[in-house]
Amino acid sequence: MEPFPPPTEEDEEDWLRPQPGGGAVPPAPSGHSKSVSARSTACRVIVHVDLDCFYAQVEMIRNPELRDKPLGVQQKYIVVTCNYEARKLGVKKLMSVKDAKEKCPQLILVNGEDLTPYREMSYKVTELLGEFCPLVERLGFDENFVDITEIVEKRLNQLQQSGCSRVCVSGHVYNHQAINLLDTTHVRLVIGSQIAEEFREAIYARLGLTGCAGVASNKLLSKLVSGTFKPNQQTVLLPESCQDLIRSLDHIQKVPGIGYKTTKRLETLGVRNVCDLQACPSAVLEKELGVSITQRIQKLSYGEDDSPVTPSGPPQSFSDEDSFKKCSSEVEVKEKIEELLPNLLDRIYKDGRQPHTVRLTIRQFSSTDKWFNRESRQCPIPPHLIQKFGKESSSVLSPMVDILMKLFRKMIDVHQPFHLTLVSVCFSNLKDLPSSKKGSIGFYLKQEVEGVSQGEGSASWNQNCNRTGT
DNA sequence: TGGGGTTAT
DNA sequence: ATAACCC
Repeated sequence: MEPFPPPTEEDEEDWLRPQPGGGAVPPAPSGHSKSVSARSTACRVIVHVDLDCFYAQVEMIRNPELRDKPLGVQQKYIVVTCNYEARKLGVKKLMSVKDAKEKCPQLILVNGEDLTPYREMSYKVTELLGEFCPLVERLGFDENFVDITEIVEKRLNQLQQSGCSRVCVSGHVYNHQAINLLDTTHVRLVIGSQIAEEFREAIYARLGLTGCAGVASNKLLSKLVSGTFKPNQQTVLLPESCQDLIRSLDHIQKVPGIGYKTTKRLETLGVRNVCDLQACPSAVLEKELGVSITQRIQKLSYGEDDSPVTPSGPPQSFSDEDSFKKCSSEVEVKEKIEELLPNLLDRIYKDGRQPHTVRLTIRQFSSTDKWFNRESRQCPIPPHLIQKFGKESSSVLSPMVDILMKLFRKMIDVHQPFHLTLVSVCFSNLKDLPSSKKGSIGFYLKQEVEGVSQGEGSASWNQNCNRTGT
């Protein structure tokens, strides 16, 4: 057996050969980080990391006694998620508490309406991934995409230089497809699987969380493949199995990016599964959905997705909401707002940025179509109030309640009867503190440590700059 | 169904 | 401001 693959037509497949110049270890090529763009055939390598039943895991860490018992996390009368002990006994995500208790009388429930512990742990995961690589995009609290193309290229170069001809896959290969080490795309994805394993090991070692990972050449496929082996496992997709994966989806709504509304409209056209969507003439789709959506979803139906992994950075908004059976007077609304605000103001204070917009959202009762009748009103926050966000005062509280009540009266005629089932407050349009007067002493200390190259708060959000304990 | 988030129009 | 999408 030859130690190195034979030459082939494509020079991309020469990667395993020793570099000209023999066994001496050459210095890293000066442009090594640019080698990706230099090679047109190099594929992106994307990892999708998906934590197992995230809220339940966080609760089990908070209270280890729950570890080996069936556990559900409850919000209002819904079990929003549960651990695998509970799943074995028939409990499903988003099951009503009533059904869950019927299925599983021993089920232990913890209230998960306050998302603070989950949010905190969620950002720890994103920050941990950010230590490996700057391109980390959050999706909800429990999923992250990481574009590891550059890391893969570096390791590929290292392998070339060491003359190593073998790489081993970590975890599953979708469809049990055979790996061809002469195919540089295969090799890149295999290296990606090793990095994904390192991600999961780090998340477990440092945070005690388990999860799945999917490795593929784009976000869509990495997400689809990450769910193929389910708790605490990982899977890599090789390009030849792409069609099998995407066609294994029985309904188009399983395609991320095709949601409820689009699915309904596609059903109108008789398009029910991925194959239908692939086969449907573009002109037919365009008439129903427009050209933009058509082009995007038809590419998705082939497993194509060129959307970049966009670093999420710090949150774009902070919101807090509460749902309830009934709220029908102005004073009740005010009470709800006063309940929501302190928590929100505290989160904003800890973030350190100042919001410039505030929004009030309500949901009015309606027996049919229970959850899409939300309305909102937003307005700029008056400059004198914005200033006060920088300091720890609660002097913002009552003026802010007044603003929110004005927004409320823009939506609801308080002289007519009304029936709300949800109130939500959202602060957005967050801006960094003006550089002229960045108050706290902690800020200056951190500035010195971070040096000059960080800019202001955009790249340094994950490096310790939250003012939790000043 | 909850209690969050994002981007596009 | 809403509508769509994601979890």
